[in-house]
Amino acid sequence: MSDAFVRVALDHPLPTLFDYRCAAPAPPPGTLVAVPFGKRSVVGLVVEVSAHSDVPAERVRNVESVLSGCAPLAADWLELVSFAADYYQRSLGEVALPALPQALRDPARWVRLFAVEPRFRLTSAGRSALPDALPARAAALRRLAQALVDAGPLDLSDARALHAKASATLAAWQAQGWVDTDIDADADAAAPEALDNAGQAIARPALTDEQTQAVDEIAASSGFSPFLLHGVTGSGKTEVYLRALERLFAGAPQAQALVLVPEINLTPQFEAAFRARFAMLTGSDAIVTLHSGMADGERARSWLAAHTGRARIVLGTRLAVLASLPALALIVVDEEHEPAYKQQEGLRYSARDLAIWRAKQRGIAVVLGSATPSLESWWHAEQGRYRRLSLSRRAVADAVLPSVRLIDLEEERRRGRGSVDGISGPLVAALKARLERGEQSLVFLNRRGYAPVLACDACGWLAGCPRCSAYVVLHKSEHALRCHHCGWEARVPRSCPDCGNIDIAPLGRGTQRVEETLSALVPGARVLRIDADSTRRKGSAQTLFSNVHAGEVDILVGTQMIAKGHDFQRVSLVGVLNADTALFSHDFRAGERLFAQLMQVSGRAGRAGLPGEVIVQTRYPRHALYHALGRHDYVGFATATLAERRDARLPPFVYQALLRAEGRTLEAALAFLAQAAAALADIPFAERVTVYDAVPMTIVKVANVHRAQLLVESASRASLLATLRAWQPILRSLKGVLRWSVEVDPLDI
DNA sequence: AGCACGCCGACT
DNA sequence: GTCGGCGTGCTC
Repeated sequence: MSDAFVRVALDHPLPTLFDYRCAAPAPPPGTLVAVPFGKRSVVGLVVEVSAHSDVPAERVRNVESVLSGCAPLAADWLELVSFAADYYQRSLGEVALPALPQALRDPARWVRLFAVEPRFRLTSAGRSALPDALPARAAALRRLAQALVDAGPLDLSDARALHAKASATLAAWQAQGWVDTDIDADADAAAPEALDNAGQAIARPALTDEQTQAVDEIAASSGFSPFLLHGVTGSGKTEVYLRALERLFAGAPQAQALVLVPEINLTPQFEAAFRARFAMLTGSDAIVTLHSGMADGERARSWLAAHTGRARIVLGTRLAVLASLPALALIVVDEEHEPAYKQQEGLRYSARDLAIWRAKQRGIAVVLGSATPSLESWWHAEQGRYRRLSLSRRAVADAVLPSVRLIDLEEERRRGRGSVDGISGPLVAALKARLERGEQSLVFLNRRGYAPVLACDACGWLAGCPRCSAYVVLHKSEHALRCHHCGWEARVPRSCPDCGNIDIAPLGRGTQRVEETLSALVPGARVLRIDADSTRRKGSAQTLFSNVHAGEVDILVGTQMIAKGHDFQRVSLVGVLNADTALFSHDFRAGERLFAQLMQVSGRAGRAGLPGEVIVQTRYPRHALYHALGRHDYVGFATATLAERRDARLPPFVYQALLRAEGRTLEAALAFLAQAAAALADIPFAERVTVYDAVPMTIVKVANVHRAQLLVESASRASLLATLRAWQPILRSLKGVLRWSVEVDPLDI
């Protein structure tokens, strides 16, 4: 038996593969192996196999074990992670290994993951033919598997032997008709029908002409076909996804579909809708979900179902875009404009962009759905690179778009009708009218806590975080000041720590304060608050939302969390407080985000035949953004905003990347970035790249670390990428900061 | 990223 | 005189 070598990717920042020795024949590329690395043992991914190694023989160590319980990851998956690694400037292993469920990265769990769990039922023939000892034999097999796991260190040849023995035994029994192993199908037949938010069974609705056309076009497409499904809230985008999948499965019985949703909260209702519609898909793993809230074992099960092809529909959040899907034939990205598709730590990938890349790689259709598409996607559609499908009408009969009313806060003040705690008279009157009619209202405010800061009237002291350059938010009910950046907490002081004045007061408003104010201003109303604080406990969000659906709430106060996905049947009024801050933000995308949020929150009003009204409180009632909102005019907003972006040379007309540095001092971070910028002069591709000055980040200090960033951009994506590739080794050679990172296509600048 | 080695301040 | 701070370097 001769030796062979495998070149292995490890979850490690060095952009190199590591050579290990193994017995020939070597496990093929795509296989997971456990290898020694320094003092530890880690799981890596075989990328290449070779008969020799350039590493000195004495330094090459041996592969410890090989995962043989499932097929190796396919070549197209390796190509996907290689692309992502190159594009987002990370090592292959840093992309590939975190993309796997944690259970697969722990060799101690391999045996259990793939151990035979005999799932069978004794037939009546079996009951008479087999001796009573039979159940004991099944139990003995399980005990054997368990003993193997507990015994450690693992001997995988034994696990395979166990697997083979159990499979053979079961097959023999099945051949005799003694056992029935096909028990998954029965489980499916008993799948409960899907219920909507109000607990009513979901019917298969008739399609509008526009929906029919959209489904037909998607079904008729061949090869790489990106679609932008532009549909107002309530226009039935989900029904288009469902029908597109139906048509796919009708023509390709083994095909897999990937459906991405922006948030974990939205997976249960999508899952219910897909399970109801696709009850005919057999096997308990035919429809699986993948998101970060799942337990390790559950996620591994879903992942493996996708990897083996048993899962026909994979429904998940952004991480699902990196799932192994050997028969992938259609991708849906719902609410494609959502910032949640962008991972904001570690590998900062855009799941939407990777979804499009995967569709192109496999030559399949990808449907991007949104009422307010990202300007990037809209621009692609304008250029004819994406096929646009429009749903301009609400699918529910007699549901019309709500009217939008702007309350001019300046004028309210001039007329002496000052608002109470930021809530204007007209809004209060509208809330009272809804209460009298037994209808529900929704009040939207993008700031949680009681008040954004605590202030001293006498000396001007403002409560700040000792570890961050930010104010701490007052959480009144917990008697706490909390930093929303680092989590620091303190009890509310009785007096000003600077001057001793006891007259310290909250400044500004958060959801808690609005909840309190509304309870006072609208007597008799049952007010409920839903935000990250009130839903911290697992499952509490579902409970609170069900209270709203059950009609136990008159006024719902919340952050954007209340704007997504929920069809509130009795809501006829949406109030928006304090949206103006985004209008003059330094972030050029703030307006786009605000518009999308307001359109989305507006869509909550009047969904079931009730005339809906949206009231926006603003000091700038003549701002173009609000006018476009009033006309429900996404196209006008997008056209105008794209023209501004073009003039200002901003995305999507340029491509950007950020170099971020974190140092013990701001000076250290800035000095690092200055050196990095200077090094660009020696990179030939950098001629077509613009480098901006290094600047401190808006919140300079977070948890005692000082942060600064450097923006680089280019009209040529290829030049930018080539520059980043050449920059990487130079950056690694620079010293003086705690951490640095490159982000490609940043959303927040 | 971990986890070592290695060289300077506040404690027994 | 040590324990421990984080600067630097290595991992097939």
